[in-house]
Order: sequence, then structure tokens, then C-alpha cells
Amino acid sequence: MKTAIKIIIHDALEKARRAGELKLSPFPEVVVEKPKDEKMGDFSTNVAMTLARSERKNPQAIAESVVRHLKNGSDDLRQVEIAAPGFINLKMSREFFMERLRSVVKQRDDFGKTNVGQGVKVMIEFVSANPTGPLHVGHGRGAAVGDVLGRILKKAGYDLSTEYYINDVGNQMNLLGKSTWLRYRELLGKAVEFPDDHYRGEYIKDIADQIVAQKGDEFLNKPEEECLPFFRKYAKDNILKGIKKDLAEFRVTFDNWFSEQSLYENNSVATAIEWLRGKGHVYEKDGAVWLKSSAFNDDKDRVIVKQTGEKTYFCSDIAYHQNKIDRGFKKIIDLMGADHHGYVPRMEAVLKAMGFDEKTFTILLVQFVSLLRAGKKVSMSTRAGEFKTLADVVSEVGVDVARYYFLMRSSDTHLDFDLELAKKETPENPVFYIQYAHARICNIFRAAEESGVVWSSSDAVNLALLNEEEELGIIRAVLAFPEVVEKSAQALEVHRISHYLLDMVSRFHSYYSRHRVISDDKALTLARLFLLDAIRITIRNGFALLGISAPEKM
RNA sequence: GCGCCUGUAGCUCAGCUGGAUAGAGCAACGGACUUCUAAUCCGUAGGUCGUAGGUUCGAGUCCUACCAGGCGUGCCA
Repeated sequence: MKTAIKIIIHDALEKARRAGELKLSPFPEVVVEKPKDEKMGDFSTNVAMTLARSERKNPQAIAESVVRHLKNGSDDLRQVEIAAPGFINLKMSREFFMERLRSVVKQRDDFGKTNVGQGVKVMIEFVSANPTGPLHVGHGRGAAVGDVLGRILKKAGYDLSTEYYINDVGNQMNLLGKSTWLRYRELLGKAVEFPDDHYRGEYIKDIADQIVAQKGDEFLNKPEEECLPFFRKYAKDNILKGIKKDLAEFRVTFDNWFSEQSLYENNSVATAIEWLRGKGHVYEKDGAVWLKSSAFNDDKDRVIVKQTGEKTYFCSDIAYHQNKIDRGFKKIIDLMGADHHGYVPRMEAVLKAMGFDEKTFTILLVQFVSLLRAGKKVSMSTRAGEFKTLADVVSEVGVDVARYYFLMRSSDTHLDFDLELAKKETPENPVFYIQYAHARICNIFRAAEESGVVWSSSDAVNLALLNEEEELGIIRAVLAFPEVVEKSAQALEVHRISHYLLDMVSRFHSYYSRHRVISDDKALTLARLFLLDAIRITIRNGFALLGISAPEKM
């Protein structure tokens, strides 16, 4: 919608230049926004102010000149005003809005689609939690944000792939295998000493239990080294299966699950190191191999091969990202928990060293989640305290609520997730507020059908009857949806969608309480049903982006 | 010490990449169900945008310094 306005203003500027009134070098970027107060107009632009300096004229004079050329341009304009200190406020004709409202209903599920992405290949990697235990609430936030970001990017016209990187090698895997093996021995009556740095969770015992059931004491008298590979793999597979199940229930799916181990098996890690060595980005010191990341803005150089000959986690991550580049992704997004933020500069250094445009590599940090119950912090310790896994939270509050809570705040602020508040079906809980609007609309359609109204979205419906101030406000809000999607995609911010829906829907609730939709005035009834259909479509499409259901009854 | 995030109404948070008189929800107070769903709506009250400077026509937004909270600063992942 705003692009249409941009073009109109652009044309007016062009005419002003030809008339010799403005120099326009350089030609300014036209910024169109919505005025704070809807009474001032439907749109406004500040070009006159931004031009003041380069034109060496005062904004008022520039605005006057632009407006002169605006007036005899477009049928869509109803009124043009200049406001101090130089804003140009535009009011659009009714037809301008009504045409677009019709197109919302025609587009249905596609409403909100844009093409800012222009089919650019994007990879977004998220969650990527070690398969050493079930997902916790923090992972849940990352999962929700990553998943929704993906949906938004797709809607905005990107060619998107989502991926989960599985850290299935290295020290953590060894600890996992060892932990399981120890629990196994314990179950079979051996006295074991369980080290502090091993995985102590109950789930390890469950896995050991399964192994006992399947394999009996087969491993009891074998040496540790012979047992560990089996325990490692068994525990990993088991936990990974659980992670996949939890995510699926949370409505999060991935296009690809990428194994770290595969990078070793096909020699990618070694190849990556050699490649960097060839470029002179790698050197040896103290018996280890270092990446010269400090040459690319990192605080210091980083070890990629330890003295022991083992590769670090960072090392395979280098190979992994080289792999992403090789697969042709032009935009690479990594989601990480904020506790990993120390990792950002070195990762950026790697991408720079590999010659990848730094502007198209983004690490998004998702801040912590504090789980509360009625205002009191829920302990997140591994000890069998209160709810701590994602699955637990989901089963308590439901998927819709859980997702909404993770998505309602900007991801770079800490999030308080209060379980009691989340369960309340009151205005304190915005999910229900939005869902209720949808259910209400569906109910009106049911009532209309029951009373014999035959509604349609045909062009014969006279939208000019939508004259109420509230109606025009809602129409404007509905039509803004594609821009919200676009902005979310550009800023990589999911919470904009939640906030938008809340605002749009509150206009509907307010409208609902002031005006009846179904009345004896048949033409007006049809026009209002048309509007409600558009609102309903927008709620559904918005919820589809958030992965939240839109119930027809509540 | 250094780095990252945050600081906006009593509470939880927005603020559209620098625009017009800083906005919602909750909590408080007062109203609205004989109607298409009251899981709703209407009204009142609530502010030194952490502090101090700077940049300009214009700053909650940008730059600098400081204060407070969180996180990080491994040959862990």
C-alpha cells in the first residue's frame, strides 16, 4: 500500500524538478509513514524536511512545491495538506481503500505475501541443542522464534531452508555415553561413582533402563572402551528422537537435520582447515592449530585443533558454515541463545575469512526465559524440581499459549513466562483475546447464515456503505498487514506480528460493541460481512505465521 | 578489566531503523449484557523515556561518558 503512495510522491517530485522548482541531487529516498493521529491523514511524508538542507530552502516552501504537483496527479488522492514544520499529509479516496479491501478477500491465504525476498536463498539454523538431554524452556523460545522467522521470510518471498545442527561428536557425546553406561551398571547392582560433570538427569536413568530391558547384562563385564560406542549412540538416538517429537508437538519442523559427524566422515573438516591454511589464516602454536580470527575483528585467535589432536567444536562449525556457503545460500541466519554471544565475533570472523559478505550473515541472539509461577521464579536446576522441559510447559499451558508467549516480546529482551498467567483465559492473556475475535467473527457468519443472509465476496457488494470511522480504521489496519510482514522480515523481528494482530483485533472488538453487523439493511449487512471476512482472513494469516490456531468457536 | 543485551506509567512491555501532543495491556477507580459470544466494550487516573553531555530543523530512537541489572570473556559445546 505504501509503495503506491511512494510512487505518487516520487512522480510529484519528478514533475517539480522538470518545472525547475527543485534540484533533487541526489534524489531523496521517499519515506512514507502513517501519521500518529489518523485525523491528520492516511499517510504522510517528510521529504520536504529531508530535502531542506540540500535544496537550501525551508521545508514549507519545498512542501508547497511538491503539493502543487501532487494535486493534478492521481485520482486516489482526496486531500493534501501541509503541516508544520513541513509534513505533507495525504488523505486517500474511498475507492483507493475499497479496491484494496476487495483484493484482500480475493487473495485469501495469500494476503500478506510480498516479494521483498525476491527468491533469495536463505538458510536459517536454529535450536541446534546438543542431543544430551530434553529441550528446556530456553530452547523453546529459540524454536518458536526461528520457526516463525522462517514462516515470515517465506511469506516475504525468500527461498528458505531451515536446519537443525546436531552436535553428535566430541566431548559432550563422550560424557553422555559414559553417563548412560554408569547408570546402566548402577541398575545392575554395581557400585558406581557418578562424577559431577556428567549428565545427572533422570532421563539418563530411563535410557539405561531401556538398555537393561533390551540387552540385559550383556555389557556388564565388558571393558569400558568396548561399551561406550554403543551407549553413546543409543543415548544420542534416543534423546534426539525425543527432541524431534517435542518439536513436532510444538509445531516446529525442519527441512534438514545436519549431523556434525557427517562433516568428519566426508572429510569436510580437514578440507576446511587446509583451505584456511592455504589462505594464511591458520598457524601453529604450543602444539595446537589456531585460526587468526583476530585479523577479522575477534578479540583473539582461537584454537581449532587441540594439542591432543582433537578438533574443537568451533572447528567443525567452520566446516559447517563453509558447507552452507557451498550449498548456495546467499543469506545465512544463525539463532543462538544469548549465553553463546561470546561466540559471535569468532563466527563472524570465519565467514569474513571465507569471503562471505558480512552483511548477509546474521547471528540472532535470543535472550533468556525466566519461568515463573504466580510471580515466583521456578527453579531450573537439573534436580527434579518443578517444570523445566519444553514438553512440560507445553502440556501445561498448550501450544498456542506457549508459542504466543515466546513470540510476543522482542527476542533481545529477557522474557518472564508466568505459567499461572499463561493459563488464565482472561484479558491478561492476549492469545485468547485474538482468538476470541476470530471466533466472534465466525459466529456472526453462522448467525447470518441462520437468518438467511446469503453473503458473498463478489464485486456487487457495495463497500461504499462502510462509512463509519471505526470501519475505515479497521480497513487501514487490515491493509497494513503486508507491510508488517515485510518489516518483520527485514528486521528479523517476530514480535511485530503479535503486536500488529493485537492492535488490529482490538479495533474489531471495539467496532463490534458499537455497531451491529446483521441488520434489516441488507446491503449494509453484506458490506459489513465483507469487511469481517477480510478481518478474519488477516487474523488467520497472521496466526498462520505465528503457528497458532484460529478457532471458530470458543 | 574488556565485550554483548537491557533500562520507557505501580507491574509486564510496544514505540514502524531520526518525526508531529511518548502508547498498549494488567493492576486502581467509575460505567455498559432483553442484542451477532461480557474470554468483550466505554471512561478516569497514571511519565525527569536510567543520569549527564553531544550531533540537527527535530532525539525514547544516533554518538560519548557514567550508573544499575543480566550474560559472556575455555585447547567446553
